[in-house]
Amino acid sequence: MHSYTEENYLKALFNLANEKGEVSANELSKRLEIKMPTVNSMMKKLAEKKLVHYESYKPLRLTDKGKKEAGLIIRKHRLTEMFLVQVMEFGWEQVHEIAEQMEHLHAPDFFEKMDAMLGYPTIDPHGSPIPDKSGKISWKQYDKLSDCKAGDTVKLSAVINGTDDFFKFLNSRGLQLGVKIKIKSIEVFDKSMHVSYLKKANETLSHTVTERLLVEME
Amino acid sequence: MHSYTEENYLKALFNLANEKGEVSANELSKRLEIKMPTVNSMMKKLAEKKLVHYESYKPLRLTDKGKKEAGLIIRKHRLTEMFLVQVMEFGWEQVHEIAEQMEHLHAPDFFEKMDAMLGYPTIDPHGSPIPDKSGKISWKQYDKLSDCKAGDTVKLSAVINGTDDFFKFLNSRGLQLGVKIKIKSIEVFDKSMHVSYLKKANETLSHTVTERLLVEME
DNA sequence: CTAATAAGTTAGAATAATCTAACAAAATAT
DNA sequence: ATATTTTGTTAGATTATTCTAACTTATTAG
Repeated sequence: MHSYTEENYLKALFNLANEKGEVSANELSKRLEIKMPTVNSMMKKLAEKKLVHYESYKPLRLTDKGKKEAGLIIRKHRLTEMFLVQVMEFGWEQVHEIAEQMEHLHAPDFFEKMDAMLGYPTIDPHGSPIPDKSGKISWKQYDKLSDCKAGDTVKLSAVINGTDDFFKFLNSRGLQLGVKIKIKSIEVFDKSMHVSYLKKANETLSHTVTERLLVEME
Repeated sequence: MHSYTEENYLKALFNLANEKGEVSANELSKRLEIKMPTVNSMMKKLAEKKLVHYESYKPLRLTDKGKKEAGLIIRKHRLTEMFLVQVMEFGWEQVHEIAEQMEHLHAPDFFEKMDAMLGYPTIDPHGSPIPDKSGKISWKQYDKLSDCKAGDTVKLSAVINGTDDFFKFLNSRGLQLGVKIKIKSIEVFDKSMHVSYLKKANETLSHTVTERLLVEME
């Protein structure tokens, strides 16, 4: 297995690559707050382990193996955050620090149990995807419906915090994945939305609902 | 703060001291599966930090500071075990490995939340006391079930000598912490007990079992 | 297109935690 | 009470992760 330290390099590489495409040693150094020569030698070490493609003076890239390992760490991080918020009732602002440590636990049963307790979520409440058990991630860009504006037409693509009650509510309104929703207007005082979809010309969705619906812009 | 490694030495010292009084470097070395010279230099280091009293060729002793630090680590370990069993529904035999890692997390809020969710327990699923927030242990006095008499109603509070097999046995009989047990009668010749608990009206527990179950009188 | 700046590399040292080999002290066994 | 065994210590090496200083390559700004 990989050390705590190596795991942090992998995760940082993965995140930087998703934020900006190519990753330079300098960016990685700044992100980790570790000096360049240290980063440099760690890159050579990770290249030995076939986790990183390393060539002098070229940008850094994770190998497929490296991406998988990083994905699995991020999976543990995001499952932990979900668990802390939904099961232990922490606030979202409190969970990052704890997850930052728990992502390094080697405890498959523990994370599987979390996953089950959470109903096998695929995105976290910020809309970030949770990598699957093979470390793969779907990097679709979702917006919360609540962040859209009047006039937008969007496709319902995912649901945050899918409790049974919430799914029953969605079913009763005919809101299924893939439904096209047109935003007619938004109330200022409570942010509720007047929308149309399918054969319904004018339905009202509260902010509580719209911020749990993830959509893709048309 | 202390390193993961230092914490493991403190914990081992604490546990050995509670098992056998004085602790020799040799015992510590065997317990941790770390060679003597390594243990020796770590003891000097911990002595520098005022966590251990170290004198050449004398037994090892934790300082009060060392006892407190060790107690807090063990607190985290036992709260974690409790949480895994009661909230996440793990079996008693599954939780040690996970707790072994989680005891090193630096996350006060996390453990306080656990503590609250568990109702501030003072004893863990293996029957060991949970140190309080200052690292101190209160040695509450439990009775062995085998020392109770017919007619008593008691609450199962802890388990002595909890091997995997024993936990499996208890699980299979539905004997979990907190269960109320009524003693219907006791066989004279082999001291086995006829008891009722939950929906079971007449179960028989051998003396081998009853002397490992710690209970509180109602 | 050079000169200056930024980024990347190499070399060498420091710290933490581990080891083996060799030696010293304490405990034990005859 | 002395020889043997066990336990404890010292010395020196090894690996992982980090650093600073010095040097090289690449990029950018006149």
